[in-house]
Amino acid sequence: MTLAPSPGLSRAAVVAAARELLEEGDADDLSFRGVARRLGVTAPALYAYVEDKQELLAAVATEHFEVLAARFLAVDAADPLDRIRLLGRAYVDHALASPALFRLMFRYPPRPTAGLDAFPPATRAFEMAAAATEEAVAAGQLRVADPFLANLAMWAAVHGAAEVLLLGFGADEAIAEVLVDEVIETMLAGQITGR
Amino acid sequence: MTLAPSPGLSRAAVVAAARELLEEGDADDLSFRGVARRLGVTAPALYAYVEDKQELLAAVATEHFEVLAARFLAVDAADPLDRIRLLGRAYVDHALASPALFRLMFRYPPRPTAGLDAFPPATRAFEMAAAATEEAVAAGQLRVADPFLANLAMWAAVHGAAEVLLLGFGADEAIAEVLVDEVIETMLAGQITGR
DNA sequence: GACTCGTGGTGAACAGTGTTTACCACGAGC
DNA sequence: GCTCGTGGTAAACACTGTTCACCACGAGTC
Repeated sequence: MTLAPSPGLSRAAVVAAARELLEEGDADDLSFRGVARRLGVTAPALYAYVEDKQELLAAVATEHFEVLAARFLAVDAADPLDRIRLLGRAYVDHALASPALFRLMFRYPPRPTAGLDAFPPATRAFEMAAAATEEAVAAGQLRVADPFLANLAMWAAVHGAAEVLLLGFGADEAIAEVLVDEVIETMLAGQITGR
Repeated sequence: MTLAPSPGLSRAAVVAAARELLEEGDADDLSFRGVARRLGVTAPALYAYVEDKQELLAAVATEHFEVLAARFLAVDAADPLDRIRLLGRAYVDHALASPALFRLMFRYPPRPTAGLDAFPPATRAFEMAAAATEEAVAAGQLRVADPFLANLAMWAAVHGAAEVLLLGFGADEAIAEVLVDEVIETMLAGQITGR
């Protein structure tokens, strides 16, 4: 075996390899051995850096939650309502950018056991959205009884739009553009009225 | 070629066995051989009734779409708006009743390739919701530009609520009751305004 | 330099998977 | 009594995730 400058194999490299494979293919086709092959190494070697396949996938999912948070950070709008709109579109863009990774986020969610606090990487993005909602409420732009619930509902609606697009309706490019806006604007309009 | 009801296997029995296994466990734990075992038969025997594992799961998914349609059929409300509310809750109930089957519906969706028309079992449920929306529009209860788009957005929002609850927030029973109503009422309020 | 030793990997093996192939028991039709 | 097709089985193939025994090799110490 030619001992070329060994890749040095780190946990980050393993997670990155898994992420790359998921970006190119389906989640069902991802194999632990395949990740090892991409790294030019045999499968048992990975167990030094990763507990097992599940934990590896969970790490990829967590990483992708932070990619979402980064996307959210790039959103910049003074008006809270506009920020909500942009955050929603960023969420859907994130989903459409790599469907396999997006689905993975929720197939191996980072410990969804004990409420929102046990959801740390997800919370970062969630709280950015919550902040926009609360700001809009404070500014009198939205009239909602429970800002937390309103934000959760907004997330659910946007998440649903992303899933629907991932289901194949996104093939029609026109719908992809229009559906997320329809969902967001309708939700905002419903909250502006205060019911 | 005749449908001789032999004491042995049938396609329906195979699909039913797979469904039962999915009702009790996770989708990742379902194995083709496991389905055969439950039927007291070896795995190759199933290939007489089912193309492969994917096609079997797709059949289970299709069947579960019809369960949803049946649930929708049971909804009876004179007021279109009330019908929309009940349909939404029925959808979420359907999801929470057996999460593995609900997720399967969209993991192996019945041919999501060519728009809605190629989605026959799904369309049945979808069209029942669309009918309610159109009725509400005709009655002047909702003011929407594009009823189809509005209904799609409504589905997306309710679907998202179901997914969010399945993600673990449903553990808090209170949220399960409240979130779906929040989403539906907000969407309705947004459509009532007509923006 | 020779000797130990832990680090970071290999190869083989185990149990299980989806799927294909070859085979066979058995009941119906002539 | 003979075919013959139907409906199943057993064995095998190529995978999978995971564990175990082993070993090459660089560093540390005498």
